[in-house]
Amino acid sequence: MTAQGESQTPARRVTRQRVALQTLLDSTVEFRTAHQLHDELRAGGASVGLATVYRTLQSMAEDDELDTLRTGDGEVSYRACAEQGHHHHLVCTRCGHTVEIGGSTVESWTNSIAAAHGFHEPHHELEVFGVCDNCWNTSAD
Amino acid sequence: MTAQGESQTPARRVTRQRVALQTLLDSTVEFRTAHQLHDELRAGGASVGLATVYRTLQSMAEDDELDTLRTGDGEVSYRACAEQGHHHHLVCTRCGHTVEIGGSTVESWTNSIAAAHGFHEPHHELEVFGVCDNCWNTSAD
DNA sequence: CTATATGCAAAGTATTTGCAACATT
DNA sequence: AATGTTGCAAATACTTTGCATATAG
Repeated sequence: MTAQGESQTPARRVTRQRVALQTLLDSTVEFRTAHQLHDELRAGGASVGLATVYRTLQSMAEDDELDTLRTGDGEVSYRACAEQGHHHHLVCTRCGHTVEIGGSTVESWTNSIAAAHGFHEPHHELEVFGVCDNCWNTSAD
Repeated sequence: MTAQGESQTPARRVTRQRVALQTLLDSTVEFRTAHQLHDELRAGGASVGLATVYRTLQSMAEDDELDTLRTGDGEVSYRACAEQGHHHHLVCTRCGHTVEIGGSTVESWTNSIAAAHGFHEPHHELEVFGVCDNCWNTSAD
């Protein structure tokens, strides 16, 4: 066996499309849907099949290499993880600008709420939305 | 003009299907997807078109007569509102049992976080998941 | 060479919409 | 009678899957 240690991942072939997607994600700050990423890849010349984009994003997300976020429309958005561990997002509903936030406040609050109701293994999903200052000034409400 | 006051709602006809749906919702404690409700209506003899179920649920939700919740699968679930105002849910991932929770803690926390980052008109989505005590005891992890 | 990855198109879900028939008001 | 409502089917939108082909290892 190779000197790889305990990684049991069967195989992870470094294909052109995987590299292209990884590179794109690394250079992207905001969340992007599979479709958006697919379009951007195409625009960048490195066309990748839509199905491949979906499959790759999924596997990356499973390996915690990506953050996922479900939009209000029910679409899933992905972004390269910038922060380790559990955290949430503050998303601008106009431009999509995102700030990662992580607060022990909510963590402990949800944990105690769950405990108070006899719930075990609590976890939660939280996203905060709003209009960032820039967009706010651009077009006053 | 009628003596209706300021309600600008054009008209809200009391149809058989609306009543059926309302009744079903009133007697349902947990969240249900449009499909589930549609099936239950059919099972109960009061068949209602799926499109109508969707349309009616949507309008009820818009009028804050229903709570909505997006499942991990991207499906939308509805439930008759038991509590007024903004609140969240504690959902059992095994049986679906739900507890409504409302915490000023999170509200103020998200508001200050948003403000700290220059975000305006903040709002948020939060759901807490876990295994309720009953399910927990039924099949120890 | 062999197993995994890709691409395309077809299949699946969940939800919306067009439109003629219909029922509440 | 007039307008909101319903049902059905077709249309959308997002995502998944089957399968033959290409390719990393």
